[in-house]
Amino acid sequence: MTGPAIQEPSLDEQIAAYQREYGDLDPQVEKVVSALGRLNRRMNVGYGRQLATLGITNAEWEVLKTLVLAGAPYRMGPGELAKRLGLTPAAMTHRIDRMAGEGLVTRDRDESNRVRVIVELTDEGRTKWLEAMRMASDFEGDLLQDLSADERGVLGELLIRVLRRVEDAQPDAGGRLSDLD
Amino acid sequence: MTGPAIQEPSLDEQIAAYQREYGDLDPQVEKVVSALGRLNRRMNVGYGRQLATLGITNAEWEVLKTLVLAGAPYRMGPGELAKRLGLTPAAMTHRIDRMAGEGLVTRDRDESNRVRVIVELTDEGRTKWLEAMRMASDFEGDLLQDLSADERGVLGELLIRVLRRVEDAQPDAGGRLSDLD
DNA sequence: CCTCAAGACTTCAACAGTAAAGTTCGAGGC
DNA sequence: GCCTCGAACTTTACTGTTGAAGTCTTGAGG
Repeated sequence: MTGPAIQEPSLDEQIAAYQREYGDLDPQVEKVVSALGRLNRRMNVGYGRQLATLGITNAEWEVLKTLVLAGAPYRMGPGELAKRLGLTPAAMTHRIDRMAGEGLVTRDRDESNRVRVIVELTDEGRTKWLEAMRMASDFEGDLLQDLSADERGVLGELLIRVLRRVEDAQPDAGGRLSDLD
Repeated sequence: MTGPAIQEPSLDEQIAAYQREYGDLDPQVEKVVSALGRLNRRMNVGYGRQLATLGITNAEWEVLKTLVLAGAPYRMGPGELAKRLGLTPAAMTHRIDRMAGEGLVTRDRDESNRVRVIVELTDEGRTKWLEAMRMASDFEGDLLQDLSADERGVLGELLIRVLRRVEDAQPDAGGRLSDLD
């Protein structure tokens, strides 16, 4: 699970190199974009490590989160889950297989409409979610430790403004997670 | 390449749902973290779409960028490339196979030390990189359109401060990209 | 009823990635 | 000068995902 170290130049070196190779670059924009990318990567590494101590993967956590967000009784069809996570239904089938095998969810046909399937969080799944949530909160709080409350607020607002712009341009967010690496 | 639409609740709805299910949540922290995650996802979707018009994938673009950043004559061994991209050498072998087949890079044994392999950007590869770079710059500039120069600066600085904190905690960034979805 | 189109998964084949074993070459001991 | 060790890939087996084809159920017409 844990892998080889990633070695990359410092952010400043990287931006300097881009300017050397591509004169038109706006360093201010590049700074924001590169920092965003790296930060996200590091965060995901952090989540992955913590989740591993609970014996679950990032992928499984995504499913747990989605089911919990739906609210009690924490049920959803595979198709709906796939849409929210940006996966194909085929991938969802396999992921649910695994998670059902691990006891995190159950998978049953809907008796009132036997075409549908209902995935439901088990107590164990909910417990895992809660443990993961606590870890994630601690990690996230720690992440923003160096920022004052005001700065956190500003950061959040700026990010949301940028986010709104992309979401308007990409109303559907077509494409899957795998396009994202 | 383009896939199913991703459907997720609005950020505010999502945060409200988390607070309902997990009382201890700090909404300010969650706002920053969720916005970061979503923004990164949307950006990668955006890159993926633009790159697709050039006939290259996000994965291939990463390799092109890394070779260009190395500077002329744009050469690097597969092992070094793997380290910078956070992939296993095995994955790099395969990726280079494809890219060599498409004419984006060449792969040759180093005649002075025949254990080593040299991957070198072709002219076509460099051209693709340049085209991709132009598209990326446009996209990134557009992304930050709604922010003033001052705001962009603030955003960059705040992100870098957070990034520094994670990088100190994770000096090596152990783990690979695939932990990241 | 009967059929049959549409919807909701599931199955299948191919592909990209990881981990671990295998290969090849270069450098030191003896 | 051989032998072994280590470094740098490559190969192999397996996992997870995609896209396309297949299965099963429901519901609307005839």
